[in-house]
Amino acid sequence: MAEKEPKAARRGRPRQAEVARLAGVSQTTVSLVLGGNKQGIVIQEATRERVLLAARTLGYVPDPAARRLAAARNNLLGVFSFTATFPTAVEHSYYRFLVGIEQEAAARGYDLVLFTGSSTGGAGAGAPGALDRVRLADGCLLLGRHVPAEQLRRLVDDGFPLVHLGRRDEPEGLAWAGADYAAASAEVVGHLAGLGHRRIVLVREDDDAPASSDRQRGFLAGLAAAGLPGRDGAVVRTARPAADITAAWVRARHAEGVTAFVAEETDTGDAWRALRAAVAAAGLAVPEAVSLALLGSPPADLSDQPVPTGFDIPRAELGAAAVRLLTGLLAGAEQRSGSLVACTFRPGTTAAPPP
Amino acid sequence: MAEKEPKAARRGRPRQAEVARLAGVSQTTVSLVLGGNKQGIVIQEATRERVLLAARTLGYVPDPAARRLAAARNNLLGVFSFTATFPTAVEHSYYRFLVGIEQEAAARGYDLVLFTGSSTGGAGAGAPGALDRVRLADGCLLLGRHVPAEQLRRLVDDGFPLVHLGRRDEPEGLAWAGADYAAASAEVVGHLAGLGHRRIVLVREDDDAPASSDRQRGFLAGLAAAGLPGRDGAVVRTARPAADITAAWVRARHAEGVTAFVAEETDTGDAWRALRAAVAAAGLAVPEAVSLALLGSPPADLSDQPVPTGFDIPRAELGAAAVRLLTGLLAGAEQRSGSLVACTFRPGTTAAPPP
DNA sequence: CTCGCCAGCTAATGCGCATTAGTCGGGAGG
DNA sequence: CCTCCCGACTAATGCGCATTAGCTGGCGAG
Repeated sequence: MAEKEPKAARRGRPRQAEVARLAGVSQTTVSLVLGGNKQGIVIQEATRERVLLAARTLGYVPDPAARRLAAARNNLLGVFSFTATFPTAVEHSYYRFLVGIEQEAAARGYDLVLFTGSSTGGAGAGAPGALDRVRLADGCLLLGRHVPAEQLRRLVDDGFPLVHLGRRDEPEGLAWAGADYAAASAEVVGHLAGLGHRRIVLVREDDDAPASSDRQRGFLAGLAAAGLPGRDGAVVRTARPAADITAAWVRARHAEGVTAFVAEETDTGDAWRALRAAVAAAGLAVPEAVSLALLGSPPADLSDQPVPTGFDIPRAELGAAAVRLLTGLLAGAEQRSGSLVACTFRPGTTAAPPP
Repeated sequence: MAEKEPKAARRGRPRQAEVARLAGVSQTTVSLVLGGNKQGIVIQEATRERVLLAARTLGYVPDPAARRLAAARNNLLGVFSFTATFPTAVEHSYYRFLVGIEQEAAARGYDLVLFTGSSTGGAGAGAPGALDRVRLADGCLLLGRHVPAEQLRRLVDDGFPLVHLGRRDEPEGLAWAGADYAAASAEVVGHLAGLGHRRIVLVREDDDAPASSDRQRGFLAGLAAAGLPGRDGAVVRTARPAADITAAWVRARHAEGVTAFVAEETDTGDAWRALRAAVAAAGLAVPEAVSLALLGSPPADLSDQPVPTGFDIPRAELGAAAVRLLTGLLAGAEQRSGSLVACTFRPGTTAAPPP
């Protein structure tokens, strides 16, 4: 029955011209009826109905590429990640983001394009020009840290609507939606201070991402707000937590009067891991002898352990916020640099009044 | 309204025409040099160099939309699910499918469009015509059971490339990739028989999906292969497992000589849940007194329980297989009705020789 | 010295759609 | 009765690129 067409993708796909023929009108009219018709051209109701019916009959759907080329909208939001969007590890954080992204996008009538495929021929997301594919969508969400800066700047300069998940300063003018780590960190410190802790130490990894420095800033602000001095050694920075955060180190700090330790959350969770291990090795009971807190969520493999005092990043909400920001940009809103979402305090069981 | 700036996205982006002018050649030549030039047209090396230089100088980047328009394909695979693609429950089975789908799609140079049910203006995936939106992609993967049959048939009839995840007979000509439940179920029965069980009962829910009947078919085939009679009552079908599968029922079966119970896996996992509860309430030890097996994976909330004997569905592999099938169709391959992926036997700890 | 041929290009066309200039028939105004 | 305008469309154009027909100039064969 069906002849073999050369272009498989086009086989049964109706165009506006076919809808037009069926409705007995011109292609222009079809475009006017089905597209926005922002020109305010008047079309008779009966004609309108005929076109609508014909479109429905044929199952017409606009071609996103043609639409974009003609400088219109697609109702398509891109999601570009610099690693696999669906990693094998189920608990990977991207998933939670996507939950929020999808919900918010759906609510606003957008579909999602996952730019995961290497249209560049299997070279992956890192390939030069890989980022340019997103131009097919109306705008794009960016996930992950290791963004090809050059390509990104180019998109930003061209005015392509882009929103990064996570605070990001680097390409000037890039919008972002991030979690308010500073406020959340300060709150955790405030909680510890409220319990009676006077000397608190933050262990952070050797990472200069905004996420890390925001936590440190919040930590120090929290100390100040509680009237505690931000003395030397209040922040410990290490590139190799496992090696540097030892039982001996913990004992020494404890002897100095430190009664609470705080770790930052990172991709690996190494700071928290090392801190827990060291305190345990030092024979100090948690939370009786010392209190611990984690500025973020514990790694998945530690989920069966006692719940750490700290805060949770509302990933889904963050994804939704990013979508709102992006759709705002699409609607022509002013380019606000970023938007912060509050984290929620998690009481946990690793903090108690000092002995 | 006042005139709007000529689309911000286009502002400074050079086109092939500009590269051509700078290089002193025609746009065609630029396309030939920068594009694939699959026509084998010969271009002098010097000209080539000039074009390349000019392109680099201007920072030329091809417009994906134009490229796709001209090529009449979008390099886009749709994923349509009849429920939210990202349910809040992390352990939802779709996620695993997506892992495989994404990987395979990426490897083949396709991006993914998630038809999350928007497009129709928030009406959701159930809205009439919602399915039509997938025509935007080159082809589409279908997830979930409750497919609007009418719309589906139309797409199939139009020759739109579609692959359903899970065996599916209904619209003739619809391709699918499914797990081989029959073989896996037979293998589980064989395992039980091998342990010495002579009377085995299958508890299934009241569902006429192929997934259910395949399991039953495999179960019966397994019995036959082991030389066991498929007597009456070997298969119990219930719409309300919690109410029908009681301790009394289990005791009665046990008294009749039944030493092994098998449950099918469903969305809710109710059959398995009821079976476990009933056996426990009957005071029968597992696997000492009776053996249990599950034709599939346990629900996520039971993941800390003893591992059920049964089989695992290779979801990621299934997703990948579906993508392979779909890309095959796009490449013009013959429409094979379906492809089966083998499940892997899971020994578990709920089956042992009968007392 | 033609003719044919081929290497090396270019002009023209079309993809599917949005948009911008019309076109056309018929009342209102003069 | 003729003009003008207006409502309701349609023809034509272009987006940026790929592709397909040319076109041209030189050179070996006849």
